Amino acid sequence: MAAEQRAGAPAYQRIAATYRDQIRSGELTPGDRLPTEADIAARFGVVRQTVRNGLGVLITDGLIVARRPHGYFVRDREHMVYRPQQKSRPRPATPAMDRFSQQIVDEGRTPSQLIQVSLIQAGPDLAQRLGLDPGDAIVARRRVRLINGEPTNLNDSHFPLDLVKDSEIMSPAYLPRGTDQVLAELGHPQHHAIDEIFVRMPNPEEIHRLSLGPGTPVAVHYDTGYTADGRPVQCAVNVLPGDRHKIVFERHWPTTVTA
Amino acid sequence: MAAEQRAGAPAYQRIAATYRDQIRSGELTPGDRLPTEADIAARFGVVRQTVRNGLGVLITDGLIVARRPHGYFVRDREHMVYRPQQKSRPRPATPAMDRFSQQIVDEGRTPSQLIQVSLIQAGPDLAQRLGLDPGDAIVARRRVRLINGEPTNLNDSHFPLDLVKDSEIMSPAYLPRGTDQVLAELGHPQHHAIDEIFVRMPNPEEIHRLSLGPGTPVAVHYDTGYTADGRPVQCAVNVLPGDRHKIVFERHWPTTVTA
DNA sequence: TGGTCCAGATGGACTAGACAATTGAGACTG
DNA sequence: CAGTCTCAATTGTCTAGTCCATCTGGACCA
Repeated sequence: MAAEQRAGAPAYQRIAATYRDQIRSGELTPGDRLPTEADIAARFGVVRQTVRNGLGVLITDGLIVARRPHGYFVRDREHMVYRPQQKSRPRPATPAMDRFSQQIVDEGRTPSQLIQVSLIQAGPDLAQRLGLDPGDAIVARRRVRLINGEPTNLNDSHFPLDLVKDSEIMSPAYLPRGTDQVLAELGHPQHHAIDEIFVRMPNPEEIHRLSLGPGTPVAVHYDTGYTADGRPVQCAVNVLPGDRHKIVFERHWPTTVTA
Repeated sequence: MAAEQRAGAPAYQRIAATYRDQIRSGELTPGDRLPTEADIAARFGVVRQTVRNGLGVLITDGLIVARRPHGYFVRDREHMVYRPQQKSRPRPATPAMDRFSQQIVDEGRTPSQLIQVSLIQAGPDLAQRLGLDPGDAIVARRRVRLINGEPTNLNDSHFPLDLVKDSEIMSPAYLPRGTDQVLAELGHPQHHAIDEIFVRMPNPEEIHRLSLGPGTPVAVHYDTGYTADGRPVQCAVNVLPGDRHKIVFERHWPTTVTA
């Protein structure tokens, strides 16, 4: 790992490799502080700017964070489990909370959310998934979900306007039984869904809404729900910061595989 | 988007915001060239280094690439579809290719792969998933899959040594019927699997094996297969560059959701 | 014609140094 | 004792400039 970096590699890459190795070997563990820029500069015989370039690599790789004026620290990461499959499980008779909230409480943490409902024009991505034309009016129900007060993921649900007009989906209140259920009550029960997951760096809006630091990629999960006759009735866009989630699902073999 | 950046933001952020907006608005499209560093420096009244900081943001965000000595170019991205679910579908009677290869050919492209089999000691992540102790010997069957000669994803399958010793899994040859099938023939048919997907920045080894550029996050898909009695028999680690894949699966509601 | 070589354009790495911004800890004050 | 102020340490931003690495295209030559 460090070997390929040693020879004629630029100084900033050698610096990055040095501390990357220390982190991966466990010599530096999450929460540990790295030497100051000045110390590293002296140790490698370079100027501060070169050190900053090297540490910048580790920052964009998500391995460390800079906390002015305290120094650089090895980043910690704990993954909360995200289960796209469980969305479709029927819940107990009197659900007081949606699936997400229930899971958080089970883990002994405090969930909350900020909801904002607005009427927007569909962009190309949503229009295509909802079977509309770009520019058509849709209802966006945007949520930031927080755990212990910290933003954890985004869940923006989108509905064709004519399906949910004047329904409680358009109120920015928490719907304990979930929008799937409300949609079913409105006569649009969902029958199947297509999940698409993209991996990319977040855009500035996502960075802002989720308070993301540099070096944090996101998984973007498009969950498009269809009625039995194949009509799309909702498209949820979930944005999951990579440092806070792992996505889990299970598969069962349809028939026994025999030789 | 640009608004919040304008006022007192640092120059390098204003530069980044300027070209980010041009890309998102379609004013600059994939393949287009940005002005040279010197041009941008003159336009914003800053020195070249400040321009480099600004463009560096866009590079780590995966929006542009630098091609010396040609300039900066807006990055292109096309996603190939990755379907973790289809792995479990039984294939036609005489499969000449595995699922991955079949899909590529269907799309009119040329698949190939580099296979390397080795005996390694399980790290903590694999040991836990395979129900072994860290350091236990396992067989690693590492593949780099290429499309039209370009590395596209990594598929490293791992097996407990005692299960596959002396079997054809240990030969670094292409197994058209897939390792699942071979494992079944060895008396270990898989019954279900757990999929875990992590999102993070790649490490140097992954960057090297996949020829990744900066600003490309990866999805890491752990696919752990179990026999009917719940014993793990294989753990595959798939590394998918975010700029080349989208992950797709479908869900069906178990029962009709009624109000 | 066809190959070789070289100059110029452009990004990559680095030095040297200045000043600003942030924030915890410790000193101070009422 | 509780609140407030100040300061030092540290990272953040930017300037000004040097030299290097890489590739294209045109000039030149066999």
